[in-house]
Amino acid sequence: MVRTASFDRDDLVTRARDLFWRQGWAGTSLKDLELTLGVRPGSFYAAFGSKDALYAETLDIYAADGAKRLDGLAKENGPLGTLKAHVLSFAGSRPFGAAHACMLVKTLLEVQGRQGDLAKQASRLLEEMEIRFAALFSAAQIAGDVAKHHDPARLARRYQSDLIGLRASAERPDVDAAELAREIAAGLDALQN
Amino acid sequence: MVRTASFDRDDLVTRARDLFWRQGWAGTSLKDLELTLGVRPGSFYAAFGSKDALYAETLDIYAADGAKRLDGLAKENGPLGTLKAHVLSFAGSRPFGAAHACMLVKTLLEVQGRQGDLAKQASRLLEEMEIRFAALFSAAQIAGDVAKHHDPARLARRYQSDLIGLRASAERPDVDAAELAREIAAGLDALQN
DNA sequence: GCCTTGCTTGAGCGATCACTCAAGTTTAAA
DNA sequence: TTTAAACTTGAGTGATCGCTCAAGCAAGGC
Repeated sequence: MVRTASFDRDDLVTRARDLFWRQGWAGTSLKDLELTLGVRPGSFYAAFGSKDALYAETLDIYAADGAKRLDGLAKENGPLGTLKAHVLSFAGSRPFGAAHACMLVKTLLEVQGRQGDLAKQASRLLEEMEIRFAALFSAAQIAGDVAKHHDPARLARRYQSDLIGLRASAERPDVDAAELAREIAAGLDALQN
Repeated sequence: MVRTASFDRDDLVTRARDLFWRQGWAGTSLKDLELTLGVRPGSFYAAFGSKDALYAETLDIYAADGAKRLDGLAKENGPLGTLKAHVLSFAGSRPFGAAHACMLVKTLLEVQGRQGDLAKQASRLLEEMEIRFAALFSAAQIAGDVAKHHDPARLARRYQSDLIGLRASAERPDVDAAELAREIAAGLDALQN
């Protein structure tokens, strides 16, 4: 190799993720990406292949970051505490100017029926996240924080649905997301009986 | 007037709503609208002004239809029964090939920050729907189905959030929306104490 | 120094975007 | 039957879409 790329590819993917997250698939043009990433068309296509391919990559790192965040919380909390902390983490102000709503959900809702592959990918990643939630609920049962008669998979599905509702609601200017998050977290405590 | 339009304007707006609902704002081109509505560009702009203006109209009729549906349920049910029936109505198969997810939410998530006016309109319409929910919760308190210590506005906000989560989840191919809807409806019964 | 390799550049591709408007057609009143 | 008002038509506007590629340039090996 005689010449290396002048940019940090991972950094570019992260910046692209934030742009896609905020503006959506169709709402983000190549011009937007070129300006945000500081890259000319030729380099863009050499590095990422296509807009679709880059979007798919950003979905993957988005989901991986989410999983990492959950793992981080799990180190400082018990299983139910992790789930509660995760909900409450969506109560504050939004970081990086990124959107509150889940990027996977935004993707799913936007591209359903048009970009089938992206929709399937988003569904799959949501499913994977739900499996992590189910594992935490299962661990919470063993720890005695959740009554045995509950089905962890069902709890995880409901929890995921609650998160989706919370995070979408947080995009509304007149909704107190923190209050909503506290209510959902309080609901988790009620699973003990 | 010497010549009347050859189409039923209301019918066109309804068809446009279903198209926008499914494909979103950016995902629906004027070509799509022309094909679906059977109208040439000239007539389109004479009748609706612009793509934005038509979208705004479809949001309004979407919200009005939702309110009408709720009123219909209220004629056959008590206040809490209406809220339960409303949740459960999103459990079945989707009509007209329309999307399960709420069009107001899809709009809000898609156009946040780009089409400020449409986002504000969607927020406002969601707020109006929430006020109707709050009125039903308030009536349910008077009827004795909901304990007095609950705040109807908070219940309505949570209910709205649950609905958003349910309807977005229903877009996922691997989610049993009916089960989720029954759980949410069951949660409403728990408000008696 | 030169050569080779490979990233960067940016003009420009055809297609599509939302939209316009002059010309043609239809209708009801006169 | 004529006339004028209103609707329909569709070619065409400039802008932007995602994307390509030939030419230019930078950096190790020799």
